[in-house]
Amino acid sequence: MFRGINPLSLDGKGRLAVPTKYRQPLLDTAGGQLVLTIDRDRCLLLYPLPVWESVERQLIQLSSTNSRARALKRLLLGHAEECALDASGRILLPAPLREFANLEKRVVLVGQGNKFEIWNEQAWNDWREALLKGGDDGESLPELDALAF
Amino acid sequence: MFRGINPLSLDGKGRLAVPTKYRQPLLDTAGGQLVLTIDRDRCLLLYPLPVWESVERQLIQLSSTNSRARALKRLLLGHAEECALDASGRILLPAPLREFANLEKRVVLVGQGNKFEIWNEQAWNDWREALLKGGDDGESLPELDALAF
DNA sequence: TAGTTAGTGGGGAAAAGTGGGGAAAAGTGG
DNA sequence: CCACTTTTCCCCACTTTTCCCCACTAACTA
Repeated sequence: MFRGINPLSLDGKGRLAVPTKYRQPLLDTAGGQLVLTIDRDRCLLLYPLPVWESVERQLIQLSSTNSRARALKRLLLGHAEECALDASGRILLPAPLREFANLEKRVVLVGQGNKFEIWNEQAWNDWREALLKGGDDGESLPELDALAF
Repeated sequence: MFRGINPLSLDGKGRLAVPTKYRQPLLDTAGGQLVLTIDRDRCLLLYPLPVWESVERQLIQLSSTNSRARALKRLLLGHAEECALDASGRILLPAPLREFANLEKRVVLVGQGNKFEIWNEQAWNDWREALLKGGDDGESLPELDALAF
């Protein structure tokens, strides 16, 4: 299960060095095969290939007449790129995806259970501050209000 | 069950020495494996690994399309770092988490039942004073009004 | 008062993150 | 189809962080 926040630098060639603690799990579960795609919040999502494949199956089954479903499919499926850990544990982020998420030098890799998110460091901090200041402003969700942790 | 308030110092490398009274319980229940994450009130939460894992299971099941649920997952899961008691009973607080909670030298470790909270000492005192002065200003909750203690 | 235990501080080896040279592969244009 | 440019990837070197270990001081106990 992937967790935690990792501040990292992209090198001049747009590569991201995956922190060592995640490498072995990624090799074990996916042979180092990964899939990158985009998220609505202008970050990238990084899945181990087998996990992505199950997400993909769900997406494909979504309605083709509902416009929100079509939009979601275009975003996720349409931007998905396969990539692999190289010999030194890095992945090359394709230029179009890098541009989409405004990734230049400082980025954060955020563990989210079965996947990672990759954010521009500044954008991540801004998002977090806005959330903490702004308080509750999303849709309601009953399970959320019942949560104790 | 963890209780009580413990004023402590971080050393120059950002390490926190867990008070001796908690060490054996932590070794017994979690093999010294702990998880640190952040809280909305700008403090850190420290869980024994097994306790955290049950929190995590709840989080993972939350919707990925609901924005409040995504936000909560990002905060809690996204900042969760596994760490272990070292040979001298200390844990290293990762720099990003230290920055988030403004932890430099003086901190307090507060027992909260199944977990701990770690506060900047000043922030803790201020928060408590503000609460005592300010009175009631949070959301309502039926169970709360029925509480006898 | 002496001995023991807890909290604090820091040196130094090992590991992880960062940066870039250069060969191989892929893409582009004539 | 070939030549040229760009991108990808392997490798090595440098810097920073992490972690193991030991030492010092303050407090409590006997």
